[in-house]
Amino acid sequence: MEGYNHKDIEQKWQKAWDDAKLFAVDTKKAKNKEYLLVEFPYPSGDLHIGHWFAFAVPDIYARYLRMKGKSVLFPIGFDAFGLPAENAAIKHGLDPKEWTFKNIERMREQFKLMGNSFDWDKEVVTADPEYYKWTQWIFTKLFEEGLAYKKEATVNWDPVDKTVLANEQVQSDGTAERSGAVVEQKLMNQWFFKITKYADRLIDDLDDLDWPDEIKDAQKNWIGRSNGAEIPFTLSHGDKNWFTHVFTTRADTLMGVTFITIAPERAKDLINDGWKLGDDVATYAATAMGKNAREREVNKEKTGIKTPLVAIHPITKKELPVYVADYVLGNYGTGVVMGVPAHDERDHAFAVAYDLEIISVIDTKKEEEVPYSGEGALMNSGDFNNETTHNARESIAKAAGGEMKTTYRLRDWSIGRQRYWGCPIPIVYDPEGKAHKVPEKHLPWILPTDVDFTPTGESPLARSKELKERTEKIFGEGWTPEVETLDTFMDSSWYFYRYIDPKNKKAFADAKLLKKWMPVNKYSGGSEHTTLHVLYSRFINKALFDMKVVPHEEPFTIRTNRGLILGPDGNKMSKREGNVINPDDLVEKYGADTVKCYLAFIGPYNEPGFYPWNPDSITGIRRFLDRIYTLSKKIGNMEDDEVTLQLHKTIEKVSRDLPESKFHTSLAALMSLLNILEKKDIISKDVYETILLLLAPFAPHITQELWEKIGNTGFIHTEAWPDFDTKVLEAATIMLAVQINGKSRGTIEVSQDITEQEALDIIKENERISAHIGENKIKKVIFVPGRIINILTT
RNA sequence: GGGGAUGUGGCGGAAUUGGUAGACGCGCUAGUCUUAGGAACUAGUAGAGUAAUCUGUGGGAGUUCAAGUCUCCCCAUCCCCACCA
Repeated sequence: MEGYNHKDIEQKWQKAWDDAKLFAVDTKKAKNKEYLLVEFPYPSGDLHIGHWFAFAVPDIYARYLRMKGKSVLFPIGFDAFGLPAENAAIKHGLDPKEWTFKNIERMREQFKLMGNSFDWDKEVVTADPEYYKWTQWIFTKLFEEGLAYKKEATVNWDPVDKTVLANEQVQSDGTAERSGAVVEQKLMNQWFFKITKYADRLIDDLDDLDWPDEIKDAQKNWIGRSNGAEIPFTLSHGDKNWFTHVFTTRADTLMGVTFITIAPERAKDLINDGWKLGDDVATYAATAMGKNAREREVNKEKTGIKTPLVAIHPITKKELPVYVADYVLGNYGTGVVMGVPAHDERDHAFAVAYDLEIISVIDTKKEEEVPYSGEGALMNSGDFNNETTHNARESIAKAAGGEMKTTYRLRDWSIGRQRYWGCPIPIVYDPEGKAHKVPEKHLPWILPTDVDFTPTGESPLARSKELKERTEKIFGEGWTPEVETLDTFMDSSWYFYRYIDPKNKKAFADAKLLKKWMPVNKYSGGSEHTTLHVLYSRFINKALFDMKVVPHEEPFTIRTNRGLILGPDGNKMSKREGNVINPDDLVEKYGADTVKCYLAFIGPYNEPGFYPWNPDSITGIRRFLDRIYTLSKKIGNMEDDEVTLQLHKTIEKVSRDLPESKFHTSLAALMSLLNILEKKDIISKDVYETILLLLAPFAPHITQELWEKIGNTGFIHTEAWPDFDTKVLEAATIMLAVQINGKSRGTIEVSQDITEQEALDIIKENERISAHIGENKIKKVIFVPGRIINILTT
């Protein structure tokens, strides 16, 4: 069979669509809005197959919605600040700006070869001063609200990239998500966003969102809400007393407390306050605090050291020993933990290691393994004996003078970075060192260029003479600029607003347009951003909502995570492994339509999964498009009831599956239809046009070409999506499945409204099926109209 | 340890949501055409059996006229979190 020349066709129509501005949407006038969003790419250099999977496949839905009469905003932009640019610049002696914008230029060209229906007029680039002006503006709003603040804190330090990282950017093995370096802990004065203030709403508002449960659960677990009690304990040494609390979810086991452990950070605080805890304790605390996550691995033997402190039990008033131990975290709860070795695994391990008393306070009625952390009736608990653990939780906490309290795993978002290629934090310090925002009229607060950005651990902006002079000139002598840049996740946590109104000079987006276009209808992205970008965006959105800057409380109506394309060997694609599939080669060989359809055909798009690249399968898709092309030769005058029925079934199927992102079954339905049409000698032009319309979102170039070839003018992509005729579908006969005693014994072709008796009569006539009934009597018949008839015999 | 998901032919995956399991594509087998084909087309393709038929959705129970789908218990794989008190 002859194929078609994809190169000529694709070039021709990409230009024609571009010239006609076919996909530009007038956000002000548009009605029937639909906002489709895909996480914008980092301008790393070349488009890879993952970009194709991310952008080419959702384009199917965008084109479909347009044919359904929607005004579709389907934008593209670049998340252009960040370390790769800076590192590449250092390596090659370039300017990160140059490197970045050259890459953007290259990726734009490659995106155009994709033939996507992007509205390029809406493009945003986060490194553009016209964009980051508003990143800074949003920062100042949060600063005014007290949601951006600076504090001395232990932070994650990446010794390779020489910068601070957010908790979300550190992996569970203690290495940095980006550089792979083992992250260190460092005490620094740092900027934070108070995302913890929104912890409850970030969890509770998930209930109203139509998101996949696995995404909601991941966010809930990340925030990690935990209900418990804070119970007062007094820790004393000599004439000094420290009135503190422990956080526990099991206040009911309070009478089983035999020791107290405090975090190394708390020990250090006490020493700093002049407590004499001894050199051993000081040394232990200092060592423990320098350890990173990998060194403090789970299930390792518990370590700690006894302090001269004494704690007083709030109920029994008994004296308890106090230990410093690195299994107690300084930044969760109060950093002080009550040790209940009989009913907590960690406390038990610690008690065994240091030979501490173990008192059981839950009567489990049978020999249970110690420690027992389940529920039961209390014992050895004085007045509370025989109460259930569950009921006693609050009463014991109250009796001890404590109160119920909720804590979270989520920490405030550390946002300062000691690197160059980022959005400058728009803060200046007066001569007393007090922070002030840079007023709006001085925004954008431009990133200086007179900077040597070789990382030293000190922010490169500190070396900018221009920034220093600019600050003094505007604010006065003795004023100094903030020299850190913002985490790039801040740049990307609001870009979806800017797409709506990217050229607005007066606001980050016009309020009316925000009201009209937000929230995003469908947001597709990678699962790695569930607890990063998506969570941050929800936080920023809620903060702005509270300030009445944005009109909706949630930014994304639907969020889906897509899968990942792996190399042919089943491993993640990487240059090092040599298993990278280059989309340019595929487009050259098979054409953009084929690559797009193949990626759509690979599996359900709205579910995350792993797809090893199969180099053979793509030929099946190319064959399919070639066959569609060849089919045009069969156009003639022909009425065919079978074809009409199959056509309407296909319209119905594709119209149902496509909006659910089931692109693979939509294509399968079109292939089935083609299989039927190919068996015919002649097919009508109507039928052929309809199949082109149905295929247009999937294979935009070839359908457009064929649309013209068979005598139509204009763009197929502005035609209306075909409707199916329910009358045709209802009039069709069906194959009714027949079961005898629950076993399938064949089918009978009948009309859809057949009655049970009519069906039985036909079955009696059918020797092959009725043979299974034989001489037996019919005891019962289950008849499900249109589906099945099941005959039960004696 | 906690949370989430997944398990269907040689492979990617379908299954009207409880109603003929394996649609569609790849691969494979045979054939046609061809000097040749790793091109194209035709037919076949879950397993066993010449066949009627039987067996089959990770394993085991259960509910039901009917279970890939619902319930319970296991097993395996993957992802996220993890000394969070």
